[in-house]
Amino acid sequence: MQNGEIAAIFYQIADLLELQDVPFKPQAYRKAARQLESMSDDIEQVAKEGKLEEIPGVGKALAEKIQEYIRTGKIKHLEELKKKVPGNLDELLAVPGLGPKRAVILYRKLKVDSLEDLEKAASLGKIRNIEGFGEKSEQEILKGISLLRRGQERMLLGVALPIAREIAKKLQELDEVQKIEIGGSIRRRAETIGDIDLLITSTKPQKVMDFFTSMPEVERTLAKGDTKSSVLLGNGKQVDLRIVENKSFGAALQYFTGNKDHNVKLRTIAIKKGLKLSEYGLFRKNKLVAGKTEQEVYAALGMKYIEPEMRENQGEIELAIKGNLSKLIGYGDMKGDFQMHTKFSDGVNTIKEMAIAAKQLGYEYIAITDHSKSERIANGMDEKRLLQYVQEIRKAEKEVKGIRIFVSCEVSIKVDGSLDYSDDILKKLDIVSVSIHSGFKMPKETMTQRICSALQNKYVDIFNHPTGRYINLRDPYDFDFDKMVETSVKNKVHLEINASPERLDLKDSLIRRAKELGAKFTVSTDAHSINGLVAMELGVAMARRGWLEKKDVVNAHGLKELSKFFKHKNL
DNA sequence: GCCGTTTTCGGCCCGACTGTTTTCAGTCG
Repeated sequence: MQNGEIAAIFYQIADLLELQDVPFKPQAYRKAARQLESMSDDIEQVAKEGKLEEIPGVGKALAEKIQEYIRTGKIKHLEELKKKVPGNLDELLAVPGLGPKRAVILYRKLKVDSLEDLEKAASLGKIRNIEGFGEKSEQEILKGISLLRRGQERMLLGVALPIAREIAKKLQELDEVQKIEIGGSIRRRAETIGDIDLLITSTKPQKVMDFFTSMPEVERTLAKGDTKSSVLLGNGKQVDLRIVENKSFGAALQYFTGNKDHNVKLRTIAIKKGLKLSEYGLFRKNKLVAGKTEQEVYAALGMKYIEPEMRENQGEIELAIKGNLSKLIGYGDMKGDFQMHTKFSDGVNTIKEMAIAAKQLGYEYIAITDHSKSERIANGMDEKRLLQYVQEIRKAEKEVKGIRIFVSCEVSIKVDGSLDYSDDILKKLDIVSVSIHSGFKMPKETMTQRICSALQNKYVDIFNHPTGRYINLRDPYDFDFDKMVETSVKNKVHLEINASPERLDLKDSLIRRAKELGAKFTVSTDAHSINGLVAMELGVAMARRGWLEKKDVVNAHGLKELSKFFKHKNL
């Protein structure tokens, strides 16, 4: 998929245009870029079908540029813009607090055209004397640069969510705080999080702000007002706190949940109805029409309530207006977990310990999936140990009682597409799941064949972490996604949504794509200890972001219904 | 550069905070 590459170019074009003070075009480029990043279709495919201009935010000019990139691998317009803008001036826009206007002033006055130059100029005290700047802005620029270098990467959802909950809990304990909600991309359960947004109602905002800005984990206060404050934590991450009145809480929560494009569209719809939507409510003239709850706001705009995980302007608003939104799978719907490891390979707990922990979570069943023999580094099991493992699981099931424990295995797909165990071994397992663990850098064709040939083995039930990516660390291996999904549908192989925080694989857009192609899914934690089992929440979040319903997810079904999802099996 | 059941031209979401200012522009979300 070239979606991301083209989006990156559009973002850069937007920056370069902004530096030249071109109005409106930057927003247009950015809107298109965001759309490309989050859409589920392969841009090359969309282009082939001649449907580029159907993408919201893409018109004639951008469609041509996308075509140009697919054809030539570059966009001439970008090269031309680069010639007009000196050096790496666009780097400067990444410095918090420094925008296009002042970046250009710095270039004109000091010939600063890179991050390095900027840092030098600021530390030599050259910036404070320029009109429009002062000593304070010079310091802000220096801090901004070091911040940029330190914490540029977005946090994993699995990291941000507990931090946000911890801070929210502290604030909740204050007498002055009435309602509190976590907003922003965390509430939408995006896979990575830029900063943490909190929303509060309070009668004494100043006291709350005082507490907030002086919490021990706060390293620096960026802004402090009656309704809005921002702080930086020791890990370099920003937390924004907003305080509103009770009558505006729903409108504010809606607003601060986003995403941006979803909100812009809602506001446009409001305007067409003669209304005005802001974080303070939905207004007709100056009269508040709705605002206390989100439900009220969506209803007043003439649509069904939209779950936060869907708010990405990917067609959900249109569906909500027609009343055709699907009912998303719920966080409490999971009845079991199909992937976890024990001491038999690279896990830290025993089979029994995992089973007891899973039972406490209310599950009806789990599958133990220790590694197959080629995973030597993960203590993969040879055939002899595998037999011992089977017995051990059967024994644990009798001892723990009240939870079904399936004998399964995470079987590696070898480089030639064959599996790590023979069919004679595979047929002894209750459930067979397969994974790519090596040979990631194959050409697309070969990798596609390798995967598809494994999925055609008649004993295979689940394809684990199908793209192999690690968020921020490792890109997916290159393969034909649609072909893989088609093969898995044909062979009744389910696609795993791996819930471990650093994987979240499949990701949201691919889940949607796979669902369109008829796939069924499992959501599993890949836990390597009893603590890892709680990651299920993140997997369900991804399923919801992929618009899945309960019926799409195999392990949202009880033990009794399970057999119908598996081929030739009586579970 | 995009978009349209008020428009194919003339709009483009709305508001808070900060620093450098004597009333506001720039930046951010």
